[in-house]
Amino acid sequence: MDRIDRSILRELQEDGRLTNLDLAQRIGLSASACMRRVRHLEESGVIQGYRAVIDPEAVGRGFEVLVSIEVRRDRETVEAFEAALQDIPDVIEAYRLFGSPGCLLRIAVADLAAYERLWIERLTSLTGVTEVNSQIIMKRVKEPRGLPVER
Amino acid sequence: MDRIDRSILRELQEDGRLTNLDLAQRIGLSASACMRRVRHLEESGVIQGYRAVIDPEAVGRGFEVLVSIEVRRDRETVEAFEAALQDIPDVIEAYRLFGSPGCLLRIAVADLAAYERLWIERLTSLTGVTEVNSQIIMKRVKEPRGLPVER
DNA sequence: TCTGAAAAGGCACATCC
DNA sequence: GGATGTGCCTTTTCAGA
Repeated sequence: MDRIDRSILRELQEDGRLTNLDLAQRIGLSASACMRRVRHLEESGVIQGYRAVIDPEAVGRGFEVLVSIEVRRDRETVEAFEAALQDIPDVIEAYRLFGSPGCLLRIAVADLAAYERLWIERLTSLTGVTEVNSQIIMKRVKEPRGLPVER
Repeated sequence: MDRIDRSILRELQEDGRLTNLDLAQRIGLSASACMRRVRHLEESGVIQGYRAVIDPEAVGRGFEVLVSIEVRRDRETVEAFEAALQDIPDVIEAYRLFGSPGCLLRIAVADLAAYERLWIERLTSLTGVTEVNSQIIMKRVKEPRGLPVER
């Protein structure tokens, strides 16, 4: 993991479909050397995959909500709760936190009505949940552009 | 935007480097028809780009913090504050919310020491900020796998 | 205007140095 | 780390539904 590897990561975060040839050119390496490095980064798990980034509005997911959830803090409850989250596709991200709230979700749905349905049907009925606090997102201030990679 | 387009989006979210041929095969379309659709999705902005997903640990960003920030709520302060966020690379995501807190950040740094430095040097000194509340992430419960796309 | 088929150039990948 | 060659893929153009 040297400066060149980090350049590769920076470029592929910007454009995951760069051809190996273009990539090699940008970082000043021969195509074969470049490909060897990329392959190694992929196989070692540093590059976990490639994804298309799609417009939430276009697929009916333009309404986002942050949900703070308090769960009873014993191992079984927490594990069951976190497993249940995996089965709710509208939950885009989920974090377990120190302190309070114990958990934060980012949810993406079509509109307020869809969120109301989700809230009443699936969120409040999760076992062990003692508190649910929903905050509607007014604006995404900073788009996820991947992680900054030092030079 | 029909069922086939949504299939394309689903596949490209899973694997953004799928070759056009593979993609066409998976969704049951000829290569040229498939490519035309992909191109159209790209040009219309439905597909905003492609990114490599990289392991935060591997680039020294394994320590994540959620930061609730309260800012004075007048237009100038909010705009200056949000502009300032763009210049802090450690801020990975930022949302402006209804209610309280007015803003939530997700921050990725190397470790607690790095976060302390960021907190004292850059966060608390932002103009208009009246409250900063940091919550360390214990665990990422649900990995961002992109948006769910209906069939 | 949608799709499918064929041709040409470019690229990935493996194997060499 | 760099160079070369083969085979496959992307991409364009053209014909049909």
